[in-house]
Amino acid sequence: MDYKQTLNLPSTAFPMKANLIKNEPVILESWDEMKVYEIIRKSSRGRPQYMLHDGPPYANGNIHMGTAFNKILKDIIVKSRQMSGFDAPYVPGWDCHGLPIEHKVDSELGKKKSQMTRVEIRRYCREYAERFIDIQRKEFKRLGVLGEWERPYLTMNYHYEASIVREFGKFALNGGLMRSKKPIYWCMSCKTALAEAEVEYGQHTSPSIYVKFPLITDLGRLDKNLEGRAASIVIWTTTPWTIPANLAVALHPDIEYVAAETDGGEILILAAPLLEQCMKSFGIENYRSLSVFKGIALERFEARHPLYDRSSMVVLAPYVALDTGTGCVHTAPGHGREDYDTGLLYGLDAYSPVDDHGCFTDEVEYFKDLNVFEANPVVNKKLAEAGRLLKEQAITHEYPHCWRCKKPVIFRSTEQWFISMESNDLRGKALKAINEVKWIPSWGRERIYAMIANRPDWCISRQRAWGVPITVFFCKQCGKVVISQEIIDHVAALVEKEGADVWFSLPEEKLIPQGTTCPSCGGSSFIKETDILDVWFDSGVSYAAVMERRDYLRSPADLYLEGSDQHRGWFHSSLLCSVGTRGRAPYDAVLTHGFVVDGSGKAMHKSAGNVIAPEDIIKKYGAEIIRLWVAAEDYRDNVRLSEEILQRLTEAYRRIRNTCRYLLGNLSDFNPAADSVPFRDMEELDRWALDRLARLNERLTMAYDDFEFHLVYHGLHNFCVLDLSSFYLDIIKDRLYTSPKTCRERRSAQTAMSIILETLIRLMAPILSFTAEEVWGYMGREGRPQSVHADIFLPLSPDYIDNDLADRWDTIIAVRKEVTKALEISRKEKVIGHSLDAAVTLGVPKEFISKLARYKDDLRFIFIVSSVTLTESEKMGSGMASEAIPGIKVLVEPSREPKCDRCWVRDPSVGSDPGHPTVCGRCLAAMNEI
RNA sequence: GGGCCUAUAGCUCAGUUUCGGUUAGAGCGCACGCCUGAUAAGCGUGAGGUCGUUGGUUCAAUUCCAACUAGGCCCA
Repeated sequence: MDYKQTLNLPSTAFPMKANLIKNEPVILESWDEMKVYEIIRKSSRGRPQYMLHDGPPYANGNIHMGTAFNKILKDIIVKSRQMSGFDAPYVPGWDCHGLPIEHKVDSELGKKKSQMTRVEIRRYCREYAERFIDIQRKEFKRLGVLGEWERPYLTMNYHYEASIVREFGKFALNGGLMRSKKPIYWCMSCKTALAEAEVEYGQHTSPSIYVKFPLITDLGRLDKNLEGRAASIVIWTTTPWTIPANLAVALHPDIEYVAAETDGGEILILAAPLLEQCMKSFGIENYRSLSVFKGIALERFEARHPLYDRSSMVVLAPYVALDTGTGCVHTAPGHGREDYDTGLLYGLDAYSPVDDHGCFTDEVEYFKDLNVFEANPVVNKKLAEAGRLLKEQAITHEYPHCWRCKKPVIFRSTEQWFISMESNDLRGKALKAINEVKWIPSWGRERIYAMIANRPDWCISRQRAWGVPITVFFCKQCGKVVISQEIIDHVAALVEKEGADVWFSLPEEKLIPQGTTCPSCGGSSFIKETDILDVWFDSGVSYAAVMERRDYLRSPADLYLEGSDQHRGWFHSSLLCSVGTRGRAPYDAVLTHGFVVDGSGKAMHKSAGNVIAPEDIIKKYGAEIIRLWVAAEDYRDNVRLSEEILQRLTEAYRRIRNTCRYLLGNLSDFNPAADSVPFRDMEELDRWALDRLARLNERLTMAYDDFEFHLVYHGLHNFCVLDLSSFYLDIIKDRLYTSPKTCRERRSAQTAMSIILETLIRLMAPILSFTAEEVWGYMGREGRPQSVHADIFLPLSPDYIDNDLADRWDTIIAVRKEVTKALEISRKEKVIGHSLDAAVTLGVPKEFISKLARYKDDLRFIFIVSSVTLTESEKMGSGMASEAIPGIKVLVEPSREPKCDRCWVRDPSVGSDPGHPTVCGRCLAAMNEI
């Protein structure tokens, strides 16, 4: 007889092979059909809210592993908070304005752009952004991220743009807004400002010069011997045309400078380490070093401008280096980025007497109307005439060029709008606000704190087309800035209706409320500002445009979550916007994650050829594996990604999946409502399983609370492998398969398995969202929400946790480990094959016996052997002495009993019924009950 | 060059952080074996670590301190 037919073997249609690549789209479709996000919203209405505010990715290009990681991390948080009992809406967003898009559109339009109006260009940019929002939305949804995808927030939405205008208006009206000069890249051929990204570096030949700046301040202050002596600081520059704008000479505070006397009695000052090579290059053979001093000693000394009757201040700057020049750096704050920064520190003007065409303005003596590059030789000639030129030498070096016309560009200051860090004490308030925020990990605080503490005023002006205009007017008559609440309200209302394009399409008289007059001169015609806002301002006010404006959201948010680069980016701009207008941070907590790097910890770069695209992983492994990866990695550090890591994760995934499948298979004939065994009537081993489960549940929900998802992953995996597969499930197989279907012992195991599956599936849902949903579909419909994601983590009875029971089983498990070791030795010696071939004699110390005696009859099941004889180890002659537990001895012998054909246990009762000569007594009884 | 951070087995992570203290843990992978009633599954045993390097503090450091190296982000 084939007794296999009489067993209760697992049975389920749930496939062992996930086939994620095919199945995920099916599940995604079902989510779309059932409108799962809406179900979740409805199911949690009225619960306490949890607000994760999405930082908007830039609507450009396809998503990469970094964006995927970020979005999945957010999704895990939203889903787990949701399942922890919160109402956690998720509104994804996109950052739509800005240079990168305009840049791409520029390339696509080519020459056409120059004949197009700003409004036309903006229309192209908008279409471009829309295109990529659609692409990215599909990609994000494919990852299993649930959210309000049909109504995301876009920084180019009209009402969002209107919010930007209003928030900008707050700064304009509260005194936070300032106008001052700052150097920018300028292409005089295209007559346009260029962003850093639009500048290409290439070779360029410049007439470099060494120039003397006579000191006004007496050197006697440093060295008595030099009192009354005439001396000059020697500078070196590759841009002679910036000499007219010179306001300072920068020295390094720690470098040693030397005052050297030449035969002519002239004293030259330059960096000591460069003295010899410089003198040689000047053709000065005889010189004497008179005095040496650190740069810091000369701070704020006055020198005379080499051409004009004005002074040039000696300043200190950390970037002064000794690789070229003299160690004394010509500083024109209007014509260089570093010069400007240094100028700010010393209160120097960003003097830049050069017009849009790159020609000197009228105020520049000797050179007015000259183009700056043409002016170079003229300046040099003039310097020579003035006796200030030490040497001239053409050099070829890297120089910035315009990406469009390829001509060399210049640095030139123009009037820009700034948000002041000092007025209204924005800096101080922001620093205070930082301390009110929880930074995860905690070092995030140091990082942003230092940045805010040291940053200059925020330049919010961009000379660009694709963005939100700086909605300020100038009086045509007196040139003063005109701005008021009425004007802001008026413009914001227009933008709300027609988009920010109105600023560019409508003339001033339509943009400004009728009857507006200039408060200074009473004039009534105005000119609009044409600069647009830095895009960081756009996304920086998202708390106002989104969280405050949608009635189901609120600000401040509970959490902002982005990569660690956003300390300088979105965390930063959001903080300044919110503190400047609300007096507090827009978030209660900020979580940052590291960057995706390759298997060896190196950054992913196209040029390095180590980039892995989400799409490729989805095609090869499925999005679920990406999700598992996101959970498994500790995001506080960089997150590594490699084929090996994906392989490992796939193995782990299979293990978890198969455990679910096995549980499902063994529950096929189990109806929890009708068949469950009351907890107190359950087998002790089953209660042990629930004890382990309850501890796991507690640990993992806590890990979710603390955003420690890698602990969830490891916890789940270890539970499936160790507690379930290799121990609990292995042991209860016998009971499940051979007992009568409905007997208490079997139902007891099924009760435990049912609770385990219900718990596991919820615990895994935020991470393994597809698989949890798939299993969910196999678990009977009644009393369940349509989707696992609309459910909550299973609260388990506190009764499940039983410390005494856990202790007892710790002992059993330790002993079992020794028994399996002994079994393995016997297997190696070919004494046994299957463990059921074995008859085990277990020797334990006398005091141990009492601990195990109550399990005497269970041990053979626990060890999965045919028989166990418990005795005192002192009485045993042979057997393996345990190393781990002193006093334990295990003797493995082949069982001499016949093997039951049904349960495979070797037992003396086999053959007691002539009708079933190959079956044991236990199985006979079971079969009779069926 | 500056700021912040990271560095435990081939891979992913525990632990040591508020007491520094005997042979540093887990899973995966690998090797070998068992099973064939979870079967493109399951079980067992085993081999893998100078806890990045070098100094210092200490009776004692993977754990505290410093420097260095490698890597990351942000600045310059």
